[in-house]
Amino acid sequence: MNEARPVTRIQQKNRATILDAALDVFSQRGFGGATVDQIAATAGLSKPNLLYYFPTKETIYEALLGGLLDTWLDPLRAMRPSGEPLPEILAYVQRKLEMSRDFPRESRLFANEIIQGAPLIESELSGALRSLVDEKAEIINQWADEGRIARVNPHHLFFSIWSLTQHYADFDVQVRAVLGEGVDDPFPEAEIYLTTLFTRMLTPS
Amino acid sequence: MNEARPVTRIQQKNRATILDAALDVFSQRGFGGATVDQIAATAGLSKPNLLYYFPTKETIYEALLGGLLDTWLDPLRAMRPSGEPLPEILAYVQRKLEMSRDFPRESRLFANEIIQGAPLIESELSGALRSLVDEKAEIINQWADEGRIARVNPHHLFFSIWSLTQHYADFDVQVRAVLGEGVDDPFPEAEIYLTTLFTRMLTPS
DNA sequence: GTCTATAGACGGATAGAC
DNA sequence: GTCTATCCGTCTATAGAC
Repeated sequence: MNEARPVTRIQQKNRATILDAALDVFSQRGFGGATVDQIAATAGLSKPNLLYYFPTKETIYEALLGGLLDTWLDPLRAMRPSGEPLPEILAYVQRKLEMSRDFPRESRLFANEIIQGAPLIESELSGALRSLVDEKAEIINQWADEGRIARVNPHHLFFSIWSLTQHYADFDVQVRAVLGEGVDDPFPEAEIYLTTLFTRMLTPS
Repeated sequence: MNEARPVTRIQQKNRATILDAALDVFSQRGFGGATVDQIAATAGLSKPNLLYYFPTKETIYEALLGGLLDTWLDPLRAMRPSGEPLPEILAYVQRKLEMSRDFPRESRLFANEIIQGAPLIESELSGALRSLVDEKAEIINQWADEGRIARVNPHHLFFSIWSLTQHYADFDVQVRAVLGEGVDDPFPEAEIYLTTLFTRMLTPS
C-alpha cells in the first residue's frame, strides 16, 4: 500500500548533520542537560525542521547510542586466541587509545550514559557485553595457564584497559590542564606509558 | 550594624540535608539535567523552602563543588618524599580506591564536571592541581633517579592512578554488570589487582 | 522558617502557510 | 522540506500569608 519513499540525498545529509550536532551537545551536557534548540542551532536548522527528521529528543539520543556499544567493542572482538598473547593485548590497548583520540565525543557520550546509571543500555551491559568479556577472559586465563603471560584477574584487566584509555578522552580537560602548555598532544606520551604499564603487568616473572 | 545572626541547629541540619540530596541528584544527572524540584523532593522539603537556604540552583552546585577538589587531593598531599617509595605510592592508590568506595557520588559529580569541560573549576585544575602534581612528580623522578623505583612518566602515573581508582565509582554500573551476580563487592578484587599492577609497574628491573 | 500560589522564562513538540 | 507562530507543560525563582 505504501508508495516507495526513497531516502533522498538531502535527507541523508540532514540526518547526518543532525546526529553530528547532537553528538556535540549530548556528549558535553548529557541527555537531560541538552536542549533541542542547542542541537538545532549547532546543526544550522530550525527546531521544527530538526523534529521533522527525528520526532523527539529521545529518538536522536537513541539513534546515537544504538550501535555505539557495538562499535566500541569491535577492537575487543578482534582479540584472537591464536595470536601472540602480549602483542594481541597491546594491540587492543592501542586501538582503544586511538578511538579515544579520534572519537572523544563518542567516548564522553558513553561515559555520561554509564555515570547516569545506563538507563538505556544496562540490558546490553549485562547481556552482550558481559558475554563477550567472559569469552575473552577465558582466553586471558588460557594464556596464563600456558605460562605465556603472568596470571591476572582478567575482568579487572579489561576494566583497567577501558579506564586508562578512555580517561584521555573523557578527562581531556584535566589532562591538558595538568600537563600544561608544553604538551599539545598527550597521546604519544600516553601510548608509551600504557605500553610499558601492560608489558610489565603481563610479562611472566 | 548587623545583629548577630547565629546559625541555628535546624539551619545547619537543613543545609546539610539539602547538600546531601543535591549530591544525589547532581551526581547522577549533571547540573543541567538536575531540577530543583528533584533536589527538594529528595531532601523532603518544598522547593521555596529549599530556595530559602540556597538562593539559586547554581549556589547549591557551587557549594558542593567548592572544596571537593581539595578533599580529593588530600591523599596525594599525604605522599611524602621521606617514605619508602613503593609503599607510599601503593598507600596513595589504596586511599584513592577507598574514596571511590566510600564517596562514589562525589566521584561522579567530579567526573560530570570534567566531562562537561570543567566550566567551574578549570582555573583550579591548571592552578592548584597542576602545581601539586608537578611537585609530587618531582618526588617520583627523584625516586627513579635513586633507583628505588623504575623510571616512569610521573604525570601519566598519576593519571593512571586517578583513572583506575575512580573507574570503580564512576562506572560502577558497568563493573557490576560485567562481573555479574556472583560478585557483590568488586572492591576487594580491585585492590588486589591494582596493588599488583603498580607493584609490577614500579619495581626496578 | 515553611507553606501555597504564581510569575515569567524556557523546554519539547505541533499547526499550518509556503 | 522548511519556515513562523504558537501551544502547553515544566523550570527557576519570587510574593506573600501564616
